[in-house]
Amino acid sequence: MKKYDHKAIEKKWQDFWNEQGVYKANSSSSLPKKYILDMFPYPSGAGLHVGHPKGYIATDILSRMYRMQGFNVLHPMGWDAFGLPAEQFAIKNKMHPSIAVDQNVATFKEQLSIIGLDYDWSRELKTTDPAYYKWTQWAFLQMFKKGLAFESHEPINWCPSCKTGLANEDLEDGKCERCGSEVEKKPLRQWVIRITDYAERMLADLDKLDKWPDSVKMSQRNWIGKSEGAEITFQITTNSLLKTQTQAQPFSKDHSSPYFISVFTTRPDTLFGVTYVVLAPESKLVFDLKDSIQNWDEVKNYIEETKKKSPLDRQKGEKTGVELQGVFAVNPANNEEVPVWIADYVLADYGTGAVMAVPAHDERDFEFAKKYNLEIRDVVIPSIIDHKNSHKENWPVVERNNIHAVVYNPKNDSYLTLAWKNHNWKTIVLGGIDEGEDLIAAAKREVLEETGYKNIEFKKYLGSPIQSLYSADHKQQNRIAYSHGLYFELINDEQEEVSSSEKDLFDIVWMDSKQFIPENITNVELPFWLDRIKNDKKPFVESGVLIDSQNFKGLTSEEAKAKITEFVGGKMKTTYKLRDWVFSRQRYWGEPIPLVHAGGKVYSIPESDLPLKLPEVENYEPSDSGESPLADISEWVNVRGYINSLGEFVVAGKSPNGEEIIEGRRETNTMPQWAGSCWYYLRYIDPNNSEVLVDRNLEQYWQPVDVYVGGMEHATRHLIYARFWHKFLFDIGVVNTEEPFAELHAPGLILAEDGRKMSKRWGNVINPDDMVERFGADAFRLYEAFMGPFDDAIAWNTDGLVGTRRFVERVVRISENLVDEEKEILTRELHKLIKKVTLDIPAFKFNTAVAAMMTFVNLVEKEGGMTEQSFVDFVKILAPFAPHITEELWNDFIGQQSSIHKSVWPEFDESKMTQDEVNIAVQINGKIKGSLTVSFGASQDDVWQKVQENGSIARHITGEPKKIIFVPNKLISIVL
RNA sequence: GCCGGAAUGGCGGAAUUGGUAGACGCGCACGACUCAAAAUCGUGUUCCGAAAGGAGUGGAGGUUCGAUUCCUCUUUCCGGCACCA
Repeated sequence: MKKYDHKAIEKKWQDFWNEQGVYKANSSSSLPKKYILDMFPYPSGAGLHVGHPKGYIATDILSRMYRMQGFNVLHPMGWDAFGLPAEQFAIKNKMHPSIAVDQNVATFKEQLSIIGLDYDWSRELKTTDPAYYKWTQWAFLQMFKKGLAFESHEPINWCPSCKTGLANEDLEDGKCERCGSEVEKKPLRQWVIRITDYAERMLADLDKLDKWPDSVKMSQRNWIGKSEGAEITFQITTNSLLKTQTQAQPFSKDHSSPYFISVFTTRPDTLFGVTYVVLAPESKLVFDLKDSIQNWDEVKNYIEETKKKSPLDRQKGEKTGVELQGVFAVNPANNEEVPVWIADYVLADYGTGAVMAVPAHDERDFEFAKKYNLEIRDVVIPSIIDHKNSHKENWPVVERNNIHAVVYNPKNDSYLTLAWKNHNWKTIVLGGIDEGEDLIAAAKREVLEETGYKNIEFKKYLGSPIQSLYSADHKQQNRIAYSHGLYFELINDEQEEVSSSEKDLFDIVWMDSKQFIPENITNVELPFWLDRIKNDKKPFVESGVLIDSQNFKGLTSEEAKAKITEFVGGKMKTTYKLRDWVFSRQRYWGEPIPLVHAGGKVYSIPESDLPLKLPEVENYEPSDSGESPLADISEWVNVRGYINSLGEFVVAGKSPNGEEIIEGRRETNTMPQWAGSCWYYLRYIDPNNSEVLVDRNLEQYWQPVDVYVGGMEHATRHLIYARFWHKFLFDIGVVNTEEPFAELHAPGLILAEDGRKMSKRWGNVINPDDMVERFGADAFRLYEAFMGPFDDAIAWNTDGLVGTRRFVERVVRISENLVDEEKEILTRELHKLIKKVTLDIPAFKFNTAVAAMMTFVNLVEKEGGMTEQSFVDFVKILAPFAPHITEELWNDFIGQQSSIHKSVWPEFDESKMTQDEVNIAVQINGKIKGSLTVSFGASQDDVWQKVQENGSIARHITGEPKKIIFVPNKLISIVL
């Protein structure tokens, strides 16, 4: 090869690959398959920046290696082209969105092709193609028929700028993810998919996805947000004593009046600590109770104010609320009447839209109770097992009520402790409570009896008691103690004589405050006392044991949950944060929803009428009315037809069997952008099938996707929707698999050279075309693979491309200086290299694979060149990374006729990796003092002999070794 | 606040059953080539020190003959979720 002219080489081979169809997947092959998939892009007008190809290059490398290893590889690409940006682009440039999409697709495709990616373009698809969205509509109809898609009028998130409703998943910090406007809640007729029916399966099946990153699985778990608890009903009493039944439901759901409140709680064990009940301000129950609410004006006012706030405002700032005066809820556990409030911290659309408030054991209730001076009642206390003095078998269990007196001497900053003589104990003053004695009296008495101090001043109670389980060795008892902490300060040193029996037991020690820490004190309660001396009361939100809960006293939280729920006639219930999928958008550029409204009912259109094509319109502008632009096209919207025997609305002028011809109106909402991407990976398998969504046998062969690569930003949305859609298709027998994507990788972001995100706004965007132009596609690809770990965010550095460009040139230089015989070390290193590259690629460790190849090339130059035979193997393993230059070397220089990318991947031979001599480290007292070259597999004695013979190392050895640690072929460590 | 992840030279990073920290690349310095520059090639490059030697993987402890790797505590940064009862 004369000169490395990357432009000529790249164009030549890209054309060759296209003509030869090198990358076409075979639909009828008996070979094992690999399905390698990129998340298909949204072809925006801006084109690609250098961050985008990172994932594409990774799948390209992977699929090229698998192809050479003899797999039938499917590596397709397509376009996710419905959605707002294309529509906005079209509005701005006064062109049809489909034309804008085609232009952008052409740009993207050109950008991808110059990088030399190995897509099978014969399977290219586009979500906006009617032949494609026919099947998106088809799947929706199946959901509709199964009752999974339903019409709703609930208020939803509405973006006033994009003028469309949004799903929960489309929000970012309560704002529209696309334009950043604050969303409003707006009641709107819409289509919703009952995705929550699949919540449990989507959650459970995450456990099977062992090749997904934990972070993505975590996000999904978080998003699904399963919580198990109980639904408990509180009867309402009012001053008019009207008592009947209903449930507090999210406000727009109809229910007949009066009057119960049903709450959802994960902590039924705290039921005895309920001091008030809170309804969401939207609760319809409030209006039902209007006549009983004495401060109705105030309440109504609050509800109005809340409505005006954006969802984001409601989250920010202090909690607010209003009491419904004259209305009470009856705690079913103890029949106590507690006040009822409405407050904006209670969400209408989660659980039952009402909560029982237990301020002692819930942060939010606590904050609210503090603000409005509501009662805080402790019913769960910490329970500690003293592991150093744990319960002994067969000893009797004795329950005790104790006081713990923490006595502080402010004069010398110390605490009063007892050092026990016959036990290894250091304790604070503690003891029992006598009949009729209050806690302070008991504590003062114990301090006096045990230490003689007469003048101590009570400062404060240290909160609720603490349960501890320990063994009292001196009494041979297992104790369950309830200890009440009290805090005192010493007024003066005046002391009484302590009785001799007490004196024999312990010494009195004033312990410096720095020493007064849990490690030095036997009482396991001490961390709590110290915390409560210093800090204000906080809610105890963990599990513990129950107090002040009638018969349930002493049970653990876990035991009490089911028992209390049962006792009050509640039922255990599971709730999810995941909401049903708001599936309609009030915009033009989306898949039409293939339904017809007629006579107050909704009908599917026949499947044979699919695709229902998007009509041409004059104006794509959205309206404020919550109607899509489609509503204005009366010739499309208004239809006449009849209901066939399947209950479908057939658009027709006459009916075949005398069915009545009726007027209908098409659904004018369109589907969200996410619809088309829910199943595109199935269509690549069988892209031109007009009979079914995907041929079942082909699906069986190709599914699941073996490796799926795409951005973390889709961790919850796309990957939730697609998993749901796939499971639905499984349920109706379209696919054989329950999960679509076996392995998932998310490329780390490539930041701009200034460390910020690449953005037009910052003017720091780097274009891949320029890089390919300057350095060549191969150097560009190598750099993206080499720059760092695949998942990490890394700043771009154009200078770095110089390194990979030099590397490619060195490879060319080596090809010009092949030798007849190479040094043994090169053969050995080549086999190690083949092994490393073969293992690194599927592990997505492209950076270390490239580094190893660079190291090898350095070595070849140093060792005077390699043989043609070795060079061929080297070029093959480089081929997935640098497909153009390797093809050139393979064909022009080596003289092959076919593509290197169809050649056979080299095998590595372990037996060729063995070496005669190894370098082993010598440590003396744990410090490296030098290294020795010894024969491979040398024994400890041999090595020790050599160490002693080596002057510069031996001089560190003074005296006889106590111990020698020997790791064969690695190191010898001498301990003196 | 909760849940994840990370922290190593001037920079990106490498190092897995705990065994010679800094591979590879960038940058930098010096040298070769050149009238000169660029490009290219070669040599060197963790820090302190002339050297011997010593220190060193965010910080503090611990386990070990030996710790970037394991344990405890802690700081900072990034990501996700966030009034979800």
